[in-house]
Amino acid sequence: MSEQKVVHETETLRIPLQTNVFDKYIASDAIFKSDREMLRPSYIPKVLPHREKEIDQLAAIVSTGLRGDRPSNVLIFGKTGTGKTATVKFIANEASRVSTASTSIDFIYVNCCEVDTNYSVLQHMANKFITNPEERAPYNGWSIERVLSLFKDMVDKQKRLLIVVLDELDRLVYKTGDDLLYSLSRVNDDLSNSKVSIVGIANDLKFTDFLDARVKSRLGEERIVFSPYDAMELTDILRLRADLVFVPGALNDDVIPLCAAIAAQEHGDARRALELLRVAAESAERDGRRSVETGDVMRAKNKIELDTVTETVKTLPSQSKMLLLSMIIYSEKRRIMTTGDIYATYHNLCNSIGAQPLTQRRIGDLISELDMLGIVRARVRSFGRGGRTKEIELAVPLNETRELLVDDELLSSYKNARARFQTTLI
DNA sequence: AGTCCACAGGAAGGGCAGGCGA
DNA sequence: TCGCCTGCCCTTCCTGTGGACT
Repeated sequence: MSEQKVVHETETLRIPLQTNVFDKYIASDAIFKSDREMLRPSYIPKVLPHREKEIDQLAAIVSTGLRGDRPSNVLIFGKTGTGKTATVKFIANEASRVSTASTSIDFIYVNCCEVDTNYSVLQHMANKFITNPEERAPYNGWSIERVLSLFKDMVDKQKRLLIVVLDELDRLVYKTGDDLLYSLSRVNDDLSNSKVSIVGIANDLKFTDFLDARVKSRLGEERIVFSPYDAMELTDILRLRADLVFVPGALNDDVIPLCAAIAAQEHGDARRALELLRVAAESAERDGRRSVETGDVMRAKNKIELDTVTETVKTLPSQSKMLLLSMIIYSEKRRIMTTGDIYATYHNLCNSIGAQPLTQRRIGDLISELDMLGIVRARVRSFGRGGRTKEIELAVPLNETRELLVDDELLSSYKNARARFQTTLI
């Protein structure tokens, strides 16, 4: 009987001719006509619209190097996605095009978000010139002076002009102080054959307040400020990029203005605008449609926001995850909480799952870190005799974040302890 | 004007990990 | 193996703070 049924089902199943699950995605070229990598921030276009003035300023400074002199050190300021890095990389490309054997400039690019200690920045820079693995500076174990000395030796051997680009420099200064900048600003004193200039890129204009006066004057010989793009400028940037990447007619007329408007509201971030456009187009492509609509942009906006939260929360250290879970638990009682409220809840949570709690001092720092990451909004407030504390509010979707945390291996025991814990909370 | 509260946040230092050279 | 290096996470101790209360 069962055998007959199997035969019957097999006969009624209409097996498609398609031979591979990827076929329909690979075959589809209704939207993208070329490499979608052109919509990523890492792509440096041949033209940078609305940055002509800044390009000209930087070119004038760098051109000194092409005449054999050391260019001035430069500090570049501007918010995320205002084209700072793209402009510097664009200038580096242009400089290499016009370089000759006698007048060439080497650029070393260091992202101080990825390479975020004084030691690792120097190690990264020194190793750029070393091909033999045995001669390279190790990831740690050497004194900073030794790595600096290796860097100077290697640079001097090159007998050329070097421009060190330190991207996200403000983060490095906030984290480790200005010792590295002090050393780098004096590096030319010890070089006889080569010259070094520094280009610092920062989001925060105020970071120079944290610099020693000598470092500040040496480093900030020239300053360039990148203002945020407005919606019209973002529209131009997107149109230019869209012409390269999309099939004509693949974008609804309102798509680019909408992406530009959303990004303009968020401090004129061109990266954000490009990401919105790319994610919206990929969403339409996955649905098998031939055009991108405004609905795709709104879906892309929500997806990017949720993805960002998910990625940030997933990569938090375990104690920060417990702290965040404590905030979520407490916020079921009250939306706005204080450091004291959260610490009491966190302490109970630790006890209920058998974890060792940190001190309140440390938790204060972790709350500040969550604030920096945009997971919570915190502000210091005084309640008079009620004391001075931080008022904290969650800035992430509650339910989604709770699910992420409870699914975490480290907090899985919370599921079992939850009932027990909630009675102690009351 | 002085007191009080509930922290904020700086400074110093301990402990540990990972790596190197002697 | 030992001493030294850096980086990281954390604690302890301390002073500072703003506004309500006395």
